[in-house]
Amino acid sequence: MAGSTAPRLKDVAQAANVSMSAASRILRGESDRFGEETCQRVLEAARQLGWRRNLLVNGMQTGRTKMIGVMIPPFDSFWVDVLAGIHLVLAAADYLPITVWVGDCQEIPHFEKGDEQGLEQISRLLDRRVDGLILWPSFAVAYYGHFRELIARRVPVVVIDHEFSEDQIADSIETDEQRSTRAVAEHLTSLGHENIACFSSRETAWQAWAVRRRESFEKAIAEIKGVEVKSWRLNQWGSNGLEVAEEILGQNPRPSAIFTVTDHEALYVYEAAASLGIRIPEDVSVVGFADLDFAATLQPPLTTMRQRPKEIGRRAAQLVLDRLEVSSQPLALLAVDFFAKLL
Amino acid sequence: MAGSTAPRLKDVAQAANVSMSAASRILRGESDRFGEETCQRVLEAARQLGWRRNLLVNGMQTGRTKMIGVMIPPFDSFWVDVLAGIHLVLAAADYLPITVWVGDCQEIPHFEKGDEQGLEQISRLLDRRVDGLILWPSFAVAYYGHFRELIARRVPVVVIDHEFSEDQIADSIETDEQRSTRAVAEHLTSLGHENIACFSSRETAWQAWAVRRRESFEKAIAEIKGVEVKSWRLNQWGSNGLEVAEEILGQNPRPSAIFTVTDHEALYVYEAAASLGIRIPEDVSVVGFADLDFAATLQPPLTTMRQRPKEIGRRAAQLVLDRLEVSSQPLALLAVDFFAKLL
DNA sequence: ACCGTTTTTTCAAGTAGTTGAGCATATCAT
DNA sequence: ATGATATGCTCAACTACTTGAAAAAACGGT
Repeated sequence: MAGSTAPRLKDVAQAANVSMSAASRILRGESDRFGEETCQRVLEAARQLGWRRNLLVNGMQTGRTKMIGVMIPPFDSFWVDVLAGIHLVLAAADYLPITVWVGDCQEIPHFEKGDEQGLEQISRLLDRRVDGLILWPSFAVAYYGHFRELIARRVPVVVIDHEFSEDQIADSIETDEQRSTRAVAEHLTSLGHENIACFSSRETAWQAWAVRRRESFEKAIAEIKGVEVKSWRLNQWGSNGLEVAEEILGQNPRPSAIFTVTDHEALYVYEAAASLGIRIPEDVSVVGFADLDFAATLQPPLTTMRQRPKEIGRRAAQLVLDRLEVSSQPLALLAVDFFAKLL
Repeated sequence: MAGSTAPRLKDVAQAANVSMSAASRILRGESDRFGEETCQRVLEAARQLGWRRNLLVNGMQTGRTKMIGVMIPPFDSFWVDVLAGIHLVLAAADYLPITVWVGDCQEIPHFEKGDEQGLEQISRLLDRRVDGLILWPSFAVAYYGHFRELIARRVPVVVIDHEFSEDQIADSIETDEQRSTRAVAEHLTSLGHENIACFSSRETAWQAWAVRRRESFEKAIAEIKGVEVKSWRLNQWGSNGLEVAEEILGQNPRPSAIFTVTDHEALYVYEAAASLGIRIPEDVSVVGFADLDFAATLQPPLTTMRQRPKEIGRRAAQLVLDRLEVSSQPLALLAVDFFAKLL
């Protein structure tokens, strides 16, 4: 029926026999300035032709595209949930998130080489003139330069789980490591554990949270029990998980409890324990962190720190939107605490 | 340093002391038509000002936004993988997927009420003039009307896992149910099973695949062994999984093998079996379908039909891009077979 | 019939670029 | 010196729409 292009406002105006300006105004809701009958004619014509607003043009004119860029690592269920929260809030405000993945989509727990690839991705977002950006700390660190550009243009940037205080450049949403690791520490010590190990992730520059989480945990245990936690970590490529787990379990005396900074490391412990014939939780307690969806399907179910990722996403999105509304003023650092709850 | 808006081409042209047309041409790579020195001047000015292309304008002018809409149900790891494939291919072509979620993001296995909400979402995509659409069958059925609009505009639409043959309206990527369920059937019969149950999903209009999968499986078993498969299914809300599983396991005689049309249903069987003291796989074999990531963490690991979701995503993306290139011609139905492989 | 309002509608100048056609200037053959 | 080409660059129209300002039409009062 129709030709090959989308109907334009011009077509609608022609069909209704009014000027484009009239059509534009009526379709945007300024109908009170026009005659009843004219309005009907325009509305009807638009309906008939199947006209719809063109946000590209709107974006060009107002500088607002109603799109928010989101940069996250290849998904695990934590990020899926964060994303769900973001989608929910943005959709309600007629915004749309555009998500780019940085890192190796091939193998999930592996996103090293993102540096220039990430630059490309961030460019794709900026080329489309997103109104704001939500991102994950590693990118915040890696693409700091790009941030300056954004700040200059007053594009709000919200960083999840990272502190950027030195420079007041981005808003920040973060997990309260102190509070939540303390909760884990209290949980474990209240069960009587004294020989406790900590299994950290890779501790690269952009995984500062891992360091913070491990250190907070060590500190909490020291404060409560006065004992020292022995800590391990993954190597730079995250490839030695199983070996580390075996080493921890092979200690003499064997730790009676292990805290892993994410659920990913807990998996290694489970696997190593199974192959060594060590029972969980009878022989050793394992507490993870993050509440990934596989936590519940493990045998026995993994005790894990819930991070409420959807709530994090929601807040991040709300924060960008707020910033957009006041679209102005120096962006102050605003760290939101997340109350983490032990399962 | 900079003002509050992004640098415009006009600024670059002014700084380099050439016309906008010259600047535009040079920055788009037509530098051979200009003097060496002029090119340098323009390039340098652009770099200094931090100018970047504006795809909004490009989109307006060419009708191509380099964005592809993606409508999928709230994620489980199957869809995450599909999405990974889509991202990979699109990014390589300098395209960006814009993903909208339809359905209830609150509770994962629950996406009933999407009907008008989905309409809103699809509108958000069309308002932004996406160049193409990749979507999941339920939407294809629910928003059929919108499709006509897209087809009239020659916007390519690729439907994943759904046949749309009556109307040659969309391309289609699908799992080859016949081949894959036959593989499952052969696997089970070769193990000697004769009393086989099938546990289907909800079989609503937009879950036609569930029906196809169940029926293909029943047919395959009938053809190979000449025995009838007894089938169950979830109720309309998907809320009675555990009860169904218990009912299946409570049959007398108890089936020696259960095929579940997705891994989700398999979970219920695992849970029910655990509570009834029935061992897997000693007492009953369970075969799932989809290769969700929790399949491997179950005890014992779930035997499942691998659907290679990333490959599906890749192909879907490639298909849209191909269609865009020839941007023309009646969109023929192109069903891609996926070879499913038994783990 | 004419003036002052009010209502309804249009003009024209933006938004940020792209692009076919054309105009100078320089180079070369005659 | 003249005409033909080639080189280097610019004009102006176009994309689809928005919006402040102004014009046209309608209406009321005298």
